[in-house]
Amino acid sequence: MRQFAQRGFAAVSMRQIAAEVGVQAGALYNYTADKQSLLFDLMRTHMDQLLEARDGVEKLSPVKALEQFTRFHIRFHLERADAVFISYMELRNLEPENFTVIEVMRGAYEDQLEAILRRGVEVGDFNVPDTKIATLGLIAMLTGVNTWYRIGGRLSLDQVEEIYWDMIRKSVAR
Amino acid sequence: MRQFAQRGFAAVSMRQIAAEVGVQAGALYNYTADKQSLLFDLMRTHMDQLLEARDGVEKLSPVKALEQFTRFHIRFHLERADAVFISYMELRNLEPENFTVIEVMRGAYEDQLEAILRRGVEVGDFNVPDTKIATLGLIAMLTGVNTWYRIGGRLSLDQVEEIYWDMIRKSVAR
DNA sequence: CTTTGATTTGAACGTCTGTTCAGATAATAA
DNA sequence: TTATTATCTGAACAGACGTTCAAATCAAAG
Repeated sequence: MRQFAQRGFAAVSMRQIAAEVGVQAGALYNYTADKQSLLFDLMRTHMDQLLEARDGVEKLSPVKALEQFTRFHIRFHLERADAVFISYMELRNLEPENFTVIEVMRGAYEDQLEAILRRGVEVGDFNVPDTKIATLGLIAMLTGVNTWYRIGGRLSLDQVEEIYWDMIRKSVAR
Repeated sequence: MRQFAQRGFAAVSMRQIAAEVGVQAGALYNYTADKQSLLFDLMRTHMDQLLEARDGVEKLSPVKALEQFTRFHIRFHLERADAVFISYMELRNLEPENFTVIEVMRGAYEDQLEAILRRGVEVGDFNVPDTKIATLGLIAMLTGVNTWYRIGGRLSLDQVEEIYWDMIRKSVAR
């Protein structure tokens, strides 16, 4: 995972992966069918954890739910920087059927945010011209944190959450 | 450029590039020193065009300037989907000195948005807790359009601009 | 038509690629 | 201890990699 994240799926050889875990290349094939499965399993595990973490989330008011989603997304993704990076960057290296699986899972996650936005619009809490696009926009913004946030940097995780929640709350406001 | 965008720098061979332009691999070396320069030149050209396009942009009020930036960013990046994709995805395949060049140029572009936000805060038009992070957040959100927008899709470019401007305007509002 | 210079080919270079597999080694069970 | 199973090595496979370069081809100028 670390190698794929740092140098890219195509640029990392099975021999390099084997060396990193202290073994010869052939031994890897006791644990994975091929290199493609290695990538796919990494991604599917990541998406599984993402969806599982959102399972059974309490039903809150739209505003509270959006705040909860915002803080959750930032924390969850920052804690898994490598897996997140791979899951966004290496999609094109998935074989078609594997790609579809991941895409469906990602869609399920996005739908959770969109449901919040839609409910907020219905109730009159939010004013969003297009919930689908707002969803994609907000997720892109949130995931962007991964590209610049560094532990020990200028801002604490709490501060980052606060700043993003402020912007997001206003962006969907009436 | 198309090949790099679709399949990734590391996954595209010089022979494949040559085939796409109807020539043998050796002939490419009359036009590029090596594969790395090919990638770097693509990125630098893209960033050059980006900065050039922003050169001599009229000085507007913070709100108008932000609207102008929003619409510009969406249009400019959508028109160059391949170059944008490469410039974000293949940064790790740049040799260190080349990476630095691109990073500086990207920083210059981001500074333009941050200057608008800062001026808006000073004048009292905007309420932004942290202009640096707001800058990165907004750019991530805007560039995200590239991942889903398709010509002939549900929304016109004008509508997309409108939706994003609505969200961005509110996100920095007082 | 000949000369000059630019461009392209096609082969060659050493090295690396993912994957397989017989044989060696290690761990577990009887 | 021996038998059984799990794991690993190291070599081999056929092919692809980026890059170089002498020779062939092409285009323009005299």
